[in-house]
Amino acid sequence: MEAITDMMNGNLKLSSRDRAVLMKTPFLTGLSGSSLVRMLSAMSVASLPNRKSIFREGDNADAFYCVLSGYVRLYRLNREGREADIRICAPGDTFAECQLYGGTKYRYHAQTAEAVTLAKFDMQAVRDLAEQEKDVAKAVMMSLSSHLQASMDCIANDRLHTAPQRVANYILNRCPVDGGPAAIRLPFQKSLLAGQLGLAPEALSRAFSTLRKTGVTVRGRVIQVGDVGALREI
Amino acid sequence: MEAITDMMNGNLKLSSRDRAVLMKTPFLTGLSGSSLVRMLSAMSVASLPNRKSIFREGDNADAFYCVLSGYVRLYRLNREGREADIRICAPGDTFAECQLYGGTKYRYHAQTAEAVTLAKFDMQAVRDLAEQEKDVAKAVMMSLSSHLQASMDCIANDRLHTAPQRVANYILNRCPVDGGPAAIRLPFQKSLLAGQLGLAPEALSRAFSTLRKTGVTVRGRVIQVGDVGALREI
DNA sequence: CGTTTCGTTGATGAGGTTCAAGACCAGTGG
DNA sequence: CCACTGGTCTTGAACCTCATCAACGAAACG
Repeated sequence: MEAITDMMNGNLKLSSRDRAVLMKTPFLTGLSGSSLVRMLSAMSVASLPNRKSIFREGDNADAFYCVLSGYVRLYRLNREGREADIRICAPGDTFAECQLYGGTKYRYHAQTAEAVTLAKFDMQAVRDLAEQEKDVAKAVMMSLSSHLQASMDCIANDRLHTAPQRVANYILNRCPVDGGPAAIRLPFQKSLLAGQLGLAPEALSRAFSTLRKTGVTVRGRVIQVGDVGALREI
Repeated sequence: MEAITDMMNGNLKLSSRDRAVLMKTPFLTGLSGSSLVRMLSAMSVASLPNRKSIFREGDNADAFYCVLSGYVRLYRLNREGREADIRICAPGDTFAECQLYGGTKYRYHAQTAEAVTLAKFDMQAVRDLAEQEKDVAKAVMMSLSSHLQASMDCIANDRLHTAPQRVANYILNRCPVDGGPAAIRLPFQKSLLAGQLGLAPEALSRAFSTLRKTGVTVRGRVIQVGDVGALREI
């Protein structure tokens, strides 16, 4: 434990906030001390400004990442250059770890959607580590499982629900679960939320205004819900 | 090796065709002899008729499956009962293995889309095995990785491409890669393909007729492509 | 050979995208 | 204190794609 905090204070120069996020990652909780140390020594930390590319589709996949602060967009382009978001990664999220056992090239672009700090893990080092340490392999499996389930949710959501329904789902997923009134604050720009839900920004805006008659009011990033139960009926 | 074939001929009563498929599964290739034996002993084989439910959303996830012959649909329902396919599983595909480390309940329905034979793996047994045997853990990671990548492809595909483009993609993905003429045979009904691509059957039909002017002709399950290169320009 | 399922085609409408214009807001500098 | 600016968000209008419904033709199947 001494070694771990030394490491993080020393060559990795983590802020205490970033360190807390890092240790709460599903990826690192549940690791034994020795695995954790080896994991951290395969890691480096970087800070990036907004709108900065992290990697591009087709690049050699030699690292995967964990978001410590800010948000990251994973997306792909079509021939005409239109982009579609595949996933929005929040603090604590890991991305591109599917490349550990899934091919040598990234299959999509990754770009910061805010000022971001990232933990970068050397792919080959973690691959080796996962072969040796069962708890690392387990962490990988848990991460992959949850991402796979989230992706399947996303496919079903896209195919089953209209824009207002997707927005309602999003709100309900981060609301206290009871039936009364509630309020949440968006953690990022609406245009980013639109992308996450597979919508154009205009469509998100219209979805919000459709939800007004269900008791949803939006001002800036604050969303107020009159009755969570009513929203669930959408 | 003796033990393995004995096992498969004996209590598992596998046809030689099914056995070949089973052994070529990404899930089982690469396993050591002892892991393979233990894996097979956590497995049973079942045959099901068309349109039969394998499990339902919300059921206790106590097994995952490998398709040996036929096709399986994974789908989810919305409130009004409309169904959306999440994945179509072909012979050799594994499904629901994301439940090994991803929650105790199935998150979607699984149903046969033809007469099907399945290998059924006891979830807890494989979970235990994955904790002990590195090659099993690796097989799980590889399977999860490839499914995650396929799911992300699907999301991007849905969000970026129109119906004719999705169909063109589908055709190109199972065509010889050069530029000349080619022909493929659909392995299943068109309505199933429509679901896989996130389309209504009518939309698939119209997409095919749109592609006629690009040199694609469809008769029954046979699709002929005049020029693969031209199709790639869609 | 009838019955049933599957696939195609047409007509219509809902839901989203796109483009263009304007509202709002915070920050900047006169 | 106000005008200007750049970015974000909203609103309107036109268009497009696809789902839906209904009808029909074509296979598949007993």
